[in-house]
Amino acid sequence: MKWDELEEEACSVARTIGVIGDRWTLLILRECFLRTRRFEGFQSALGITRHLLAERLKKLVRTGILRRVPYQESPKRHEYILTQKGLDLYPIMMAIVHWGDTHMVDERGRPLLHEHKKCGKIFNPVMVCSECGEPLMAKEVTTRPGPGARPSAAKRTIERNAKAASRAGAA
Amino acid sequence: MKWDELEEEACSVARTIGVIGDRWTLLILRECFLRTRRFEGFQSALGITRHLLAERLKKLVRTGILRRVPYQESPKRHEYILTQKGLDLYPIMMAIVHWGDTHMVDERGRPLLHEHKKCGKIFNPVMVCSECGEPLMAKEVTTRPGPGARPSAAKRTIERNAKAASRAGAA
DNA sequence: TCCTATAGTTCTAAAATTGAACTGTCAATT
DNA sequence: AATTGACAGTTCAATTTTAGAACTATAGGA
Repeated sequence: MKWDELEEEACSVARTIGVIGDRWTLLILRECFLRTRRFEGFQSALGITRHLLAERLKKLVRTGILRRVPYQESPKRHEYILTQKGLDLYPIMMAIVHWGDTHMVDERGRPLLHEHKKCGKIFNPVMVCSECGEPLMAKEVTTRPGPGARPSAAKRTIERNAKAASRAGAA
Repeated sequence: MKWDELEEEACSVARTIGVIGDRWTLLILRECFLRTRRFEGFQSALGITRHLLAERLKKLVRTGILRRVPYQESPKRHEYILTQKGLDLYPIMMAIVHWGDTHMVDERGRPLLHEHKKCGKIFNPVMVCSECGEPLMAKEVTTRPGPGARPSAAKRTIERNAKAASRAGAA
């Protein structure tokens, strides 16, 4: 599988990773959620090379995650703003933050706290089932092919593992 | 910022990305959640080079996300199983899947559906506030330094942006 | 004895990333 | 009028990573 093919895979993980699945892109997006909007801002916050930053920003604009908005004429300058599609990445960011808070903190504790304006409290993000509201656990979820399923890496995987399981069960 | 430094940043996003933030690692983890456990399974499902696969699996074991468990003697063979730390990545995976389902599907629809065993329904994952249970939106959250805060990329970012905002407000 | 399955390791070529310097526009300063 | 500084990039050589393919090793079975 090559990287250009990723976005065509019949797998939402693969497609998403094709767009945001590299380290600099994720860090750039972190900065976006921390309200950074300008080239120099990203560059100095991250220490990313200008070359790569320019490239990544272009890709994020091309994929509709950021919008390039002029903020002054002469010289023309632009800011990079999250679109709705970009804002929708928030749960991914928060899930990443929360895992880091849980498993990667040192003795000093978590570096950043999050306050929910609505309820005024410091919170953790919790992922729940849209239907019953219960917190989701990997073991309580099964997958099945959806309408867009077709022989893909993911589907082949499921079939192979099902087969292996039934062999193991029969033996 | 170099990659080895990422895990020392005072930012849970950076630390997490230091461990799981590359494309192959994320795809390997997808496979783990689809019940793949063996070297050949990962390799044939992903088309990753054996070289890189070996390296990534080693890193995932080293960071405590996978456990290398023997499943037969002579020749000694091992399976790679998610630890609890690894299972805790589930919300990240589901958030990624859900974003892909929302923004990257083609006309065929989503490739994979998820059923919650507890309630028996096909669901979407929703990220909510641990305190009030309301769905989280980026605009309804503010950040503040936690006990582990120190001058880091993320903190510098917040300060710089706050300053920029107050300048803009004053002008 | 040869073939297959499994889990890697080794090697070279190709691609991506780094680091540093350079370009261009305009405003403000000297 | 020339110089400096801020901003947003672009260019290029050197280094690092990744891809692709072949090779190693152990053991069971034909």
